[in-house]
Amino acid sequence: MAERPFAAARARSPIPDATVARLPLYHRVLLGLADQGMATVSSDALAASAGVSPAKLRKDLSFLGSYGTRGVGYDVAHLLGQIGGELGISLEWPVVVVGVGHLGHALANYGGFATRGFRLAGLVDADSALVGSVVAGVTVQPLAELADIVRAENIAIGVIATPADAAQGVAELLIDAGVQSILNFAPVVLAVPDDVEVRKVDLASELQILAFHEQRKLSSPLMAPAVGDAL
Amino acid sequence: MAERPFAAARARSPIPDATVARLPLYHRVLLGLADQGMATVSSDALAASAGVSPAKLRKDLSFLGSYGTRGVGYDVAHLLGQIGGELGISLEWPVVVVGVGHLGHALANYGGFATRGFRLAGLVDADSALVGSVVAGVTVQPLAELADIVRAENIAIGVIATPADAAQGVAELLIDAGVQSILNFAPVVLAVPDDVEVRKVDLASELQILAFHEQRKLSSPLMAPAVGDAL
DNA sequence: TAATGTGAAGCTTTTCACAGCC
DNA sequence: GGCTGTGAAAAGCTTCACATTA
Repeated sequence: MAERPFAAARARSPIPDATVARLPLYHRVLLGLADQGMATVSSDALAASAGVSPAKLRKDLSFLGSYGTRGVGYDVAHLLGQIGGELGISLEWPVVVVGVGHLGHALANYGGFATRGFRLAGLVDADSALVGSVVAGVTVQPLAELADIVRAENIAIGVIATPADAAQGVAELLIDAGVQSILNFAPVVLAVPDDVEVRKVDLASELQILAFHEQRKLSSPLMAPAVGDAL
Repeated sequence: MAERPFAAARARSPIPDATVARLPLYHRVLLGLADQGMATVSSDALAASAGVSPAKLRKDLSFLGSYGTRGVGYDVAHLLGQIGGELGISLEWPVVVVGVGHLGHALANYGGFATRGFRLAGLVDADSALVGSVVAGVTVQPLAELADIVRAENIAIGVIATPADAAQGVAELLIDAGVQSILNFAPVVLAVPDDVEVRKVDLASELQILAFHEQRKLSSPLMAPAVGDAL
């Protein structure tokens, strides 16, 4: 790897996944600094605001290019533009949310949607009692319409907020309609082709990871008594 | 590493973070297999269900102990018990959710709460119009009560589902009251002491990571034309 | 024979530390 | 003098491949 076959037109070297996962964070923090009127920022200051180490931040940014000025720091507006460009924020990505339960409602009403380059282009639910209602300014449509919506709106990203047992079927509908990126909130492992990217968010898993660490604290020899255990 | 200094009483060697993060997944998949009446399962089959490689699964489980039988596989019930034990599922962790907007509602009504070892022990909001209302069977209490609730219910895990600008203040209230584990849904970096564990879930970041990869596809030489770009 | 458990190899990510530039 | 950009070292994670055991 990293052999750079023939350096085709667009072949900037690939950005590591770990770095990509932090770009939205940097972008958000920079937005805040820009709001405060800060014109330049050092890697130390930016790293502190983002909660990462300065070395990690500099390494991450170095994969995008050399956008800093030695002895000075980074130009906030310019760096915002560069990271925004990588993230495709200049475009407006149409997104469809499938499942309009409590979570679907929350997602549809999520404020950061529009400001971060996304547009709620469709809202779909299998429950006919919900179909036709308007949520966050969008009319809920039946599941049967999903494929048409995806094609009509040129949707590239689908969000699954259904119960677990409906998620795989919805994923297949999305993929058949051409969606290649899925954000899955249902607690199931989706089976998808290799060219489809799935990211998952699982509340229960996050809580259980926290509980694991809490439990370690309880059973460690250094502390335990005071706590007294729930249940 | 793996040097085992003096093997003190409780000193099982530390489980890698990457492994811990997958234990909830394994636990959930095993629950499904147990439901189907499966008594034993091979690493290949379990790995396939969990969407990980068999080698990774075996390595992960080996950190917990040697719970498999060569030539046979793993006893589903026994393995469930072991992983559940690590995750503290036998206990019932009381959790407080701060912020009862759309997302807070969704979290409060989340079904997997009880079945995975958690109990919604408190619901708090700064908006006096919400205080007193009942959500998911729990009465919403004012922010001023937060510390008392944490202490009265012996809460170890706090969930922040407030707007971004309220999150840091809520985190400080939680920490002052003794909470050491926080799940943060607000799009801000929380500043917390070293002994407090924070996990964060950020919808916008997840979407932006997907958008990054979509954008790479668009600009790759192998494909681009057909799509035709939103906006 | 079948499938686990695990050293060792390979890869990715993070950290270090300093040369290079403003 | 100050701060970035980056090779190199260290740490962490995944995969390999096979000895081991039921």
